[in-house]
Amino acid sequence: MKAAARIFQALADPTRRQILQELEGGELSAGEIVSRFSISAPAISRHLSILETAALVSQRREGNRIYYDLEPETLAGTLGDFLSAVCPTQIVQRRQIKKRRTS
Amino acid sequence: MKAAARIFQALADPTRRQILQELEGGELSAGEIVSRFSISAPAISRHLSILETAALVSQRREGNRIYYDLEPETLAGTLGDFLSAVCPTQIVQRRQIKKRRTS
DNA sequence: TTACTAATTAACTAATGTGTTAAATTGTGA
DNA sequence: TCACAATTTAACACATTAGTTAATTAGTAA
Repeated sequence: MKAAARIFQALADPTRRQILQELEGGELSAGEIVSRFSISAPAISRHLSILETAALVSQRREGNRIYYDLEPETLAGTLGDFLSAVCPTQIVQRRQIKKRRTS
Repeated sequence: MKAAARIFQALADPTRRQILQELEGGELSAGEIVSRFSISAPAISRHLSILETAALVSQRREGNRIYYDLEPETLAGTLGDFLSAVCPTQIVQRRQIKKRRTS
């Protein structure tokens, strides 16, 4: 499946869109994400797997926990490309922000 | 269902995304759209109905034909809002283009 | 009215998606 | 090793989706 197709399909589910919004504040473990929703851990796990396959989030294991982090460039890139293709008159301009130095 | 949910769900299907791209060049009748795909007219008709319910396209009847036109503001508005909510660091700026006078 | 064209709606099938509970995996620490 | 915690995978049920063909609606024109 094409990358854009995976991404749009991932964005079709409201729970997955909400997960992305929760991650806007920074990375969260799978369990922390589960605690913010009222569905089971396996259901969330599958949503996370779909988001990861679409490269909308990335995974990092730390001991027992698996932390998920947003990949904002995937989202902004795909939506921006689609907007450019479908409504080039409504120009979408993406401003790249300097990465904050970590540590 | 919420407007954004309808829109993201509409965008999940590759045929519907392609229809939006075909409409980028200007309005088309249902039949003209059908001729650009290899699926049946009823299938296209249903896709158009979903796009219209999501306000991504508008309908106009002219005699026998029904013409469909893109509603670019719905698309740009929804995707822009979502990007702002999920990756506010990647600022998305929408530049409104003056409408061309018709006739 | 009748015939014709454009398009939609109806009825159905096959595939996909999303949730559940139970079982398996992976890592930590006594 | 054993027990425990965090998470994923497996197996299943149910709802939704997207396609098909057949039937219906709506408009044009003889």
